[in-house]
This record gives sequence, C-alpha cells and structure tokens, in this order.
Amino acid sequence: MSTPAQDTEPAHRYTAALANRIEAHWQDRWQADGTFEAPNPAGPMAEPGKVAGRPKTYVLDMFPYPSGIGLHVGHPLGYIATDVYARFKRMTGHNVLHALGYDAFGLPAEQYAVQTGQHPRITTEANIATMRAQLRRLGLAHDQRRSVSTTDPGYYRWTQWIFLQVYNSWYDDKAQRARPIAELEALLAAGERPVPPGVPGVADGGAWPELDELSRRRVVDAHRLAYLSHSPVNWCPGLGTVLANEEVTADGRSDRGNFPVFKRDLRQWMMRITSYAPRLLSDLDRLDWPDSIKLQQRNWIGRSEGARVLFRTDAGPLEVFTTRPDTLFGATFMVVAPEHPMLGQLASGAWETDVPTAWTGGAATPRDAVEGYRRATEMRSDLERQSEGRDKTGVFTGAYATNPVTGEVIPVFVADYVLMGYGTGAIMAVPGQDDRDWEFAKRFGLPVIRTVAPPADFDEASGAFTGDGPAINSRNESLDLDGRDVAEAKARTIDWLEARGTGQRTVTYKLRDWLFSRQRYWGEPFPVVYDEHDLPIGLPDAMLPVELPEVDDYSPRTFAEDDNTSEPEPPLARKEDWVSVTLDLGDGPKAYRRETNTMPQWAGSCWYELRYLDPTNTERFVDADVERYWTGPQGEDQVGGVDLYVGGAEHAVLHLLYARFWHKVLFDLGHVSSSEPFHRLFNQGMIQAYAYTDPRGSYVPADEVVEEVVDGQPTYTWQDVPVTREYGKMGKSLKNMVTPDDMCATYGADTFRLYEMSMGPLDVSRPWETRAVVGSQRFLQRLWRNVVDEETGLARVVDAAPDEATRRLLHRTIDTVRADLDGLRANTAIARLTELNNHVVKAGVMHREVAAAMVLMVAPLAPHLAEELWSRLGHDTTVTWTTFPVADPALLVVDQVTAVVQVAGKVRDRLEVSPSISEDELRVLALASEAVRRALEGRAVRTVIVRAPRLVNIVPA
RNA sequence: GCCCGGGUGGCGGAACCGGCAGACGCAGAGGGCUUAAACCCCUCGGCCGAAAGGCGUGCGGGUUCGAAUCCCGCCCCGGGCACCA
Repeated sequence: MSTPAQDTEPAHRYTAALANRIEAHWQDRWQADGTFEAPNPAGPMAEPGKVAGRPKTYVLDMFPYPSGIGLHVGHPLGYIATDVYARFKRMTGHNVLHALGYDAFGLPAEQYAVQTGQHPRITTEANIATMRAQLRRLGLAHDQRRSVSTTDPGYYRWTQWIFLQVYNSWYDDKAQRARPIAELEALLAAGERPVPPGVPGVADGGAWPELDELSRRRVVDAHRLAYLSHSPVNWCPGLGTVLANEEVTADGRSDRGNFPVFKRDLRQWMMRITSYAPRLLSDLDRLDWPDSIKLQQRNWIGRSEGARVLFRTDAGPLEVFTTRPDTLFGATFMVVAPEHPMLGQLASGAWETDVPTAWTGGAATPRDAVEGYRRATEMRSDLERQSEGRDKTGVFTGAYATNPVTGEVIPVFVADYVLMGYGTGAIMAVPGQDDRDWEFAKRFGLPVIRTVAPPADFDEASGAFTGDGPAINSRNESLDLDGRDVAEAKARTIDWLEARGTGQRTVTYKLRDWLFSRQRYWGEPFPVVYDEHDLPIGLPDAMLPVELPEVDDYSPRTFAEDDNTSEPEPPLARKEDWVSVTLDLGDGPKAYRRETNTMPQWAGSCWYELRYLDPTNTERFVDADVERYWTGPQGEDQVGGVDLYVGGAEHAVLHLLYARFWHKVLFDLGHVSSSEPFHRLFNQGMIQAYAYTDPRGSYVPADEVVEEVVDGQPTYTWQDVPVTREYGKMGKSLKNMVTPDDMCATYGADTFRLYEMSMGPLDVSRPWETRAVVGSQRFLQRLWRNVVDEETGLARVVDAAPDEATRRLLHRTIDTVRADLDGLRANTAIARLTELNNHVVKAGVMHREVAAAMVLMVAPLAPHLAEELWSRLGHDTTVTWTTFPVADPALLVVDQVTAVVQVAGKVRDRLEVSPSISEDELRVLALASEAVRRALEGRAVRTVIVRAPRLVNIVPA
C-alpha cells in the first residue's frame, strides 16, 4: 500500500498526476494565446476577418453568485455542459461567444461580510477570485475579457442608466409599447391625452394648462415605468427590508431566511411590469423554452377574462371584477378588501335595528367594526392570515348595494379573503357557484341562489357548484339566460351590461408591479435625488455612476422577526454627508437629498447578457452593431436573443421574468434589436447526494459510511454504528459535500468533466456517486494508452489504413456523436465513444486516421487530454478551432442487417440479410426457419407481417 | 386541492416515429497476466428454472400482428401554484 506508484507504473501512464500536469500546461497555453476570445464585428474586440463567413452562436450560463462557501460538484454541471456545447460549435465553424461574470451584489454577500467583519467589497472580490480559480481548473473555454461583475462601477453605471431609461418612459397602451417621457409631456400639453384622475397631490378634473409646475410633475411621475408608490408592500422585519412578491413564499415568509412578512403601507420604488403583462404572456409562444417554465410564467402572469361590473351604493358606484358574469343573478352579497379606498364612505352610517351580532363583530357602529377589522388585518402577518385556516372572517360595513340585474339590495362586507391587489379589490359574492363565497355565506347566514343547474347526482348540501351547466334562476325583463351554458350566458350578460353602461368586458392579470427598492447597503444606488418638495428627480447620464459610498456600518438594520411596528432603515441613510448633496441640475447649484434605498439583486442580472457582448464600452451599455450581430433577430421567427441559455429552474418567475421585462423596455426604446433576451432556454437538473444520520440524528461524514447488503437489504454503518440514509442536497452541514477541487486532485479535470457529462441526461436530477468516477478515468486512460506508448510517451499509432469494420464503426460513431453533442446529449455521445475505444483496445492497434478522429471527438468533453494527444500526434495547432470530424455517408450504408423473426410477437430467430431484401424474400426466409417451425408447433400461419429488412412477425391461427 | 415532470437490473442510465428491452458505466462473479497484490486483459451477468421454457419496463385494463413507447383508470416519487373572484 505504501509502495510509491512511480516504482511500478509506467512512466507515461495517464494518472491523476499526469492529467494535472497536462491540464495546467494547456490552461496556461490557452490563456497566453487567448484561444477562446470571440471576435466582435465592431469596437475594441473587432476582428472582422474572423467574424466573416462564420455563423455566430451565443452560449450563456446563468449569472453565478460568488458564494463564500465555495463550489460543490453540482455547481459546474451547467457550465461544463455549455462548455462542451460551445467547444463543439467552435469545431463546426461557429463564432462562439461564451463568457462568465459575477452577480455579486445582494443579501448573501452582505450577510457573509457581516459575519466575517469585512467590507462586502473585500469579501466579494475574494470570493470571485476563489471561484475564478476553481472554474479555471475545469478548463472552461470562456472569453475572460468579457467577465464582468455587477459590483464594478463600470458595470453598475449602466445598470443605473437602464433604470433611468425605465424611469424616463411611460407605457402607451394604444401603441402597446414604452415611449420616452418627453413624448407624454408633449401629448399632455397638446391636450391629446387627458390628465388622469387619482394622482396624489393633484386635484381631479384639472386640465394640463391649469396645473401648476408641481402638479404637472406629479402627473408625469404617475406615468413613469419606475415610480414611487405609497402602497401596501411586503415588509420583512427579520431581514430589515421590503421584498418583491416573487421573493415571498406561498405561506407568507421570505424566500431567503424564512422570516415572516407583513403588509405595510410604505413609500417604495416600483416598476410597472404589469404594463407588459400581455406581451410577457403572448411572447412566450415564440420562445424555445421548456414547457414547464413557460407554464410557470403563464400562471404567475395569470391572465383572466371577465367583466367589470358596477354596483350602486349610497357611497357611490362600487366596481367589481368577475370571471363569472353569468352568475350575476346569484350575487347575494358583496365583499371588499380591508384596504379598499371606499371602505370609509361605505361604513359611515349606523347599524340598522336587526343586524345580527355575527355581522357586527360586537362593534357599536359600522365605522368601529370596519376600523377594528382593518387594524386586526394589518397586525397579522401573511403567514398568520393563512395559518388561521381558511375559516372566513369579516364584518358587515352597514352599507348595501343594488344588484344591477335583479335590483335586489344586498349587504356589503369587508373580509380579508378579498385581496386589494387583484381586480378591483371588491367582489360580487355568488355562494351558489363559488366555494369561498359559499363558506362565507354559511358562516354569516347569507342566502344562496343557484344560477347554474348542477348534475342530478349533485349533493345540494355539499357546497358551491363550479362546473358547467344550463343557467337557472337567471331572468329579468330584458335579459334571459335560463338554459344557456356558461360561455353563452357570460357573453349575453356582458353585452347586456355594456349596453346599459354598468359593466364591460375586461382582462385582468395576477401579476403585480415589481417592488424595486431594498433597505440594503450592498446594491446599486438609485440615480435619483429629491428636491425641496420631496419629489424625485432622475439624475442626468453625465452624473453616472452614482458610486456606492464607503460607510462605517454597512450592516442592515434588522428587527425581531415579528416586530411589524418598526420602520425600514436603509443603511445609506446613516451617511448624512452623502445623502445631502449640492448639485447643478441645469438651474444652478441647489441642495438635494439622495435616494438611500438600493436596487434589488435582480437588477444586475436583468441585462448582463448584453454587457458580455461589449464589456468595456464607456459610451453605450452595448454597441448597436455588436448587439445586432450577437443577439439580433434572425431566422424565420425573428426573435433573436441568446442562442442557448442554461441554468436551473429555480429562476422560472424571478430573474427570467424581470430580465424579459427590462429587455422589452430597452427594445421599445430602440436600444436593443431583439424583443426577447433568451431565445432558447435549457434547465439542467440538480446533482443531489446521500446524507447519513446516526441514531441521535447527527450527520456523519458520508464518505466514511460503509454499505453492506444483509439479507438482500442494503445497510449503512459509520464506525460500526448503524446510520440512516437520506437523499437531497449536497452541503457542508450535511457532511456530504464533494468539491470539484477534490475531483480534479484525485482524477483530473477531464475525468471530472467526462463523469458529469456521462451521468445521464442534462435536464434530469441524479445522485452523485464518487466511486463511479473511476469509470470515466478508465475511459480516458484507455484512450491515452491506445494513442501513446506508456513506456516512451510517444505516439504509437500506425499509418496504415484501418480495416473496413473499424472504419465503418468510426463513421457510425462520428455520425451519432455529432448529433448527440449538437442535441446536448453528451451522455450518449460518451457511450458511443467508449464503444469505439473498446473496439480499438480489442483490435490491439490504433490507426492514425481513427486516432485523429477520436481525439477531435473527445476534445469538447476532455479538452486538455485532447490537446495533449493532438500535439503528440504531431500537430502544432489547437484542437479548439480544428474541424470536427464529418461522417462519410458511404460508410454509413450497411451491407447486412439483422432481421428479427417473431412468432406471435416473440423473437424466435434472427437472420442476417441484405438491407435491400424484398418483403417476399424475407417472408420466405423467415418461414423456412427451423426455430419458427418449432415455435409454431404445427399450427397454421394466419398472417405474416413483414417490415423489410428489420422484422417479420408470424401470427399463428 | 389544482397544474407540470417522472417511475426500466443491486445502482446511474440506454432504447430517435409503436418493431431485438437493459447500450455505456459503477458495483459484483469467474478466469488470464503476476512470486503475490494492484493495474491491465478476457468472460459472465433482468428474474424464476437443472434445462426446455416461462415471467419481466410502478399497478389494473384497453388498442394493435406487435406496447417501456399510444389510450383509460389507479398508486407512488419530485417540482410548481394555492382565498387571484
């Protein structure tokens, strides 16, 4: 065991030590030669000669976050897959752009920095350096010149610039696109657009010429795609920041940290992503994305067709949204959300005499009841609201409304099962046809009118009937729905409402505007200041970047996780000498206060794929020609965008939705030529791992666990103690972490790459198994030994032409490997290459022609080894730009195939036949088979199915 | 509850449009080389059975000359959404 390997091993065996030497050598060489630098058509990276005549391919990995913990073997899976694909594309004549940068702002960097006591910039830079080194060791063919970091002022300057583009635009619903804000001002001034009602601080009904300067600014601000909103937002005291809807889990906790989240009225920055809901939805059809991701985005955007209907009340018209206008005759009460703006007016009267106490909640007046309910709702976290079960709560407002089709007077309630953020924040309740309304009606003793006839076997006591059926009880003097199905009844009702001006057909989306500010230090500062009126002003481009200032205390102000009375405190607000600033914004030096919130982590990743294209440009975020070349519209569908985007499915509705939104704004404003950022998306699966716990529930080192089969059952022990196996994530605390560094040291980077690619299809999750890695190493060792003499280190290939069988196998392999690599199926490509390699081992001779082709085919997978073998075969050029082998069609034609002979669908014989054999010939041969005669056992033949030349199926009587 | 995926040897997986189930690899068994071991090379290997043969792609049905593959109904696992009117 202690015998040094060198004593017994041949001097030139492909061991981990040799692999590591080869790998270091070629990595240095690639770096010195700039082998993977992709030429641009224009700008500082322009090399028009290299661009011409080559199709382009843009291969992108999801922007990694440089974690302080380091990588485990699961992290590089996607990077290796894109590297294999990118290398293959280079070898088939493409100009390939493949780069990797760092998404380095955000909560984890800040938390890690707080733990280590170092400034986030220092920790972040150290983490990036560590990750670069880890990834460099894998031989990833990235264009290093294009590696950007979101935390670099040269990068976030443009993130701020894009923010200002969004800020300085509005959405023209008629044109269905964003336009510069100056065009809105012109339209307002010309009277071509009315001043909308409801702008805070502006009296309704005023025309533009009558408005003062401040009111005009407020009106314009109310149209911006990035705007300040004073509205209920997700406030997370445990994190000390507000969060976007996408960052809050279904049970009302923060996605990160798992702290409770409260709805609080706060002034925060929002982005008007809702304007883009129709296009974000419909453009999904043009994308080559996994159906599951498209579906998740569709569900998140949540389009619903229905109608808005006005109900008359003493406090004025109360508007509801419903997807079931056909059930209007069954609306026996109404419910408004606790945050509804009309609530105060609705609850202004006194109780009538016979109102049940269940309705009043015991309050003396409707105002008390509603106010108490509203406050109780506010004090509860979303989590509490949900965990209190689905038991409906609410109080009567004391107000009544008139059902527009029946003329009936119905009570109006307030209840938290109606959400202010969706529809109009008010509903008509139809207990007969809606489960939630049914529950509420049962609890408060409200009447139920069925307007859709349920099937005969329907249990009337069981609740609402939400299915389709003929309408009943739905008739007045001018509208008769009875007998109509749901679709027909909906249409007729809407027509009736529209004719009377009490309702209209409409489409509603679940998507909410994007809460864009965070109370964090480690993020992009907003390029915004406030004037003496506390109105925001976007800074001019010339003042960018607004650099993140150095501060003494960058830690977030967090609170007890259930402390919902506290106020968010942005760390930057503590730096008073930075916050107060004197600027000349065109009207002389004046005092301003800076915005102290920072942007969410998603900001930097919303456009990084564009910066890779032109990372050093100081004039524009990306040069127009460069952008058009790499991501411009092309092909029949004219979509454009990144050709292949690989990453995990966890970003389905976060990054992927935000990035699409920003990209569309940039497209509308003419800054990019494609309407979508990512044309093709591929989700790689996760590499998971087994973890083991001892009887006390503590994790034990997974690599020290012994597996034995006892009585046919696998058992696991650690230091003779039985342990329990579980399957899940890989992590330090689970004591099952395996790192790429471990694998490179033990086997070499090429073996590691090959193993990750051979484990299975890229999109499937699977368990990591270190002991299986040796299989990939054996393959590379055999390939090495087939080409190189282990004693001398010299190539041992023969120049003679290979035999016919070998050559045919080679070309069949070339044909399938090409197709497999192009289709991201490296696992099956490797299987075919292994077969060919094993064939050469068995033949005992490696012909130069075969060796060259094999080395080139292996090059995308195991690039260092391929470079070394290519060099030892006498070449002085890199394999990177050498043409991938092409199969000779003549050698793919087989001269003999195996025909299967079945009797009653069971294989009974095999015949070697010509591929051009006729059906009749094959039938005769099959029927003559001795095995067939035996299997027939004297029975007569009823039918013979012949599929020449592969198969015959004989069906006995 | 609703919506997506997915269930194939001891394990990871292959099988492209309905036509040889289990490619390739790991682990295993046997053999060769070796003083010996490792490496390497060869052979075996779904299950039952001595064999002939039978049974086999989560379970139960169906379509078909023929089903891992298509259809219907279940079960289990993974993921997403969830008071969205």
